Amino acid sequence: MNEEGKKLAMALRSAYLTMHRRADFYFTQHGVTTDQFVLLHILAQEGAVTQQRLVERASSDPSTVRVMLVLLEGRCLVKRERHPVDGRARSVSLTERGLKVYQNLQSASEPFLDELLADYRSEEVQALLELLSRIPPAMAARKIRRARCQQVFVSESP
Amino acid sequence: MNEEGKKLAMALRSAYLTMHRRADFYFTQHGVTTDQFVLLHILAQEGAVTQQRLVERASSDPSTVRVMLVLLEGRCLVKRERHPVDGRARSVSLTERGLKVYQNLQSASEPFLDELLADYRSEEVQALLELLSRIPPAMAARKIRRARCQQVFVSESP
DNA sequence: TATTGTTATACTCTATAACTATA
DNA sequence: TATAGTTATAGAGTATAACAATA
Repeated sequence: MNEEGKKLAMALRSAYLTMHRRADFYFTQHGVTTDQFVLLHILAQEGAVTQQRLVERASSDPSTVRVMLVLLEGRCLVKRERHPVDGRARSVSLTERGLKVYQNLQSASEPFLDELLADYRSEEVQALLELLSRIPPAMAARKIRRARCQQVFVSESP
Repeated sequence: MNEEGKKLAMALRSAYLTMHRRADFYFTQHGVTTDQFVLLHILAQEGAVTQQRLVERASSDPSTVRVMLVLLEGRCLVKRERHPVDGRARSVSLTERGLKVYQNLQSASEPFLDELLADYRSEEVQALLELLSRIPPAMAARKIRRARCQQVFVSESP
């Protein structure tokens, strides 16, 4: 039942994981993981942002982002300062060196991006972007449901 | 440069990670992770398969699949026997209990699949499936390249 | 020689919950 | 009270490389 949904989920899984592996193949040769590159990319695009903003943009979660930022900070690619107006928040941005590293990584990402787009015409990319964009809103966590859910584990004792 | 490719990569990332989190939200309430459910699903579809086949179908890699299977075997959901004709291979299949658990998980997956499909018409799902299906072949690892690649790390000492 | 899977090991991402501090 | 981030901790998936057994 609901074969269409399963097919879509599996196709999305296959596309993403294959892409992610391929990206890692390129990026790890240059000393960063794909996920680290994503953070650098967002910071290069947006300048100084809060960690919360990074969580949203990277589709990640707070503790993952924190761990990754601490790691990148240790390599002096990123700095985390107190936010000028909201004392609770951090203002995260690229260091000078972080920017330089990011720019050097552009050339590493090109063969990857070329492969990714190789089999699409421009209109098809647009169509794919539009279709993909509907998933995050549809799946946005509405944890309220949890209250109504029972822990219906299937018994594991025979 | 190559903004289109980056947008596509980020959109695919966002769609997949959001979906995966949402799926975990449902499945972990029932005692399995999404990735474990994927293996159970493939085994339910295909019957007895080699681990290599599971690697392909799950878009994973051999050691990941092995770890996951050992875990599932420990819970008696899966059995791994010697392959009848190829002595190197394992023949992996669901146990009776594994099948029962899988069937019970169907009802757990339904609200998730409904959410996933909610914003698509049927033709749109077909179009999305077709577009997504082009990525794995385009990204299939051609490790041959590695021989020609240099480790051009960006210097990290100032 | 090539292939299937194992093993050891390490890394990364993910997630939860209790916590601090600021708003 | 609510929010931003921290911390400790745990679990899960990913990846590599050296290895054994079999083809």
